Amino acid sequence: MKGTREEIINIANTLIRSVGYNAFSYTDISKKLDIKNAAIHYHFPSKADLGVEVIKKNLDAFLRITDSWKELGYKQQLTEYITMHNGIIKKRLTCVVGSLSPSFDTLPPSMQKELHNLIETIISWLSDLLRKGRENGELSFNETPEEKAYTIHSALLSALLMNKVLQNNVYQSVQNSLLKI
Amino acid sequence: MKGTREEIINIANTLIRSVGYNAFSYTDISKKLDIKNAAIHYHFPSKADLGVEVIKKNLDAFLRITDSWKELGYKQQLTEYITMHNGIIKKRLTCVVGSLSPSFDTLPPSMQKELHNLIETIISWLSDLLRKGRENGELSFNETPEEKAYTIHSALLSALLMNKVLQNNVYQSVQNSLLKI
DNA sequence: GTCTATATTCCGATAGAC
DNA sequence: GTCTATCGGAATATAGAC
Repeated sequence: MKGTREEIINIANTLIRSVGYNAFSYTDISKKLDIKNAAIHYHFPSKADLGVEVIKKNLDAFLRITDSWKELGYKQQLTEYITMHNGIIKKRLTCVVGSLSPSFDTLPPSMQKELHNLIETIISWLSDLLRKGRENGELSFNETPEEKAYTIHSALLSALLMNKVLQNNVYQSVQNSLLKI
Repeated sequence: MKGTREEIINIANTLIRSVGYNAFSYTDISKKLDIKNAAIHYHFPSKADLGVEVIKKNLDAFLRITDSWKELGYKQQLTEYITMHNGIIKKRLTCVVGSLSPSFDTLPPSMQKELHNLIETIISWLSDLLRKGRENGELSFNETPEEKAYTIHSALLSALLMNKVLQNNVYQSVQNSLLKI
């Protein structure tokens, strides 16, 4: 079937962000596609290959969406970033960084490298945005741009994690707090 | 051997906070204690029983350490909270909340309940502290105490996660940012 | 309290037919 | 590109001896 490879990546993406890398199996995916686990191995010989593609997919999505914001003001871009995950709250998904980081030491080296790259890309983009926004007066904060970027990113990431457990207003609370910048 | 039960809990605590619940096995523990995996089952019939005890141990530790701060000023108590994990940075451990939350849906119900309880205890303590600190003028922030508690807790939690991956100054950066309150 | 031995289940992965 | 069949390994867990 055409597009099966993409479907596999999409399902793996959801599974990783729901239960983590160590807790899903090829059988979970093959059942959803009504094929056999051997068919998954044809597209992705090892689980590490699939894991790498899932991280790359998330990196591509981040680059694409931030690029689509580039005509907006800095403060508006920050707001877009802070609210970009609103659509997944009800599904109780986390971002891929939050789902993979706790078990980082159990990941194949190829995935570790790709995850590291994803995080640095996000922090780099956010730091630049904060620095430029403060320079032109749209944003105001006392820390260095990198410190502020780490803090905003961290708060959002684990608000998604807490939302999984508490299923209350934690994500909205953190968002309100961060938007006061 | 006397105290084996406690040793098992301590090793499991470190393992969960290093690689997560799904990625460690009874054999990992039994090897470190130079006993057989069946001996672990004598103390904890199922892995869920051990997992629950690990979470309870962390709750007890939280209650004990926050109680030891109760004579300090509110601002000082907040500083103690923000810096309480400094000792585990080099070990690249996370807190148990950060390690278990991403795979929450794969946890046994008994562990889910206990983790939920731990998080609510932390947020409740931190919210109370922030509210009282603002009332007596030691602390200053614009959000509600609960919103601020979620934000501080979230930022710290995932700074520990990012530290696992990046092994740079991310934890210190977030800490500096949070201490500006 | 710890052991040996084993039952059971599941997973990642491969070989080879179609 | 998907299938059947299977291997090898690991994990949770239990029974029963010491």
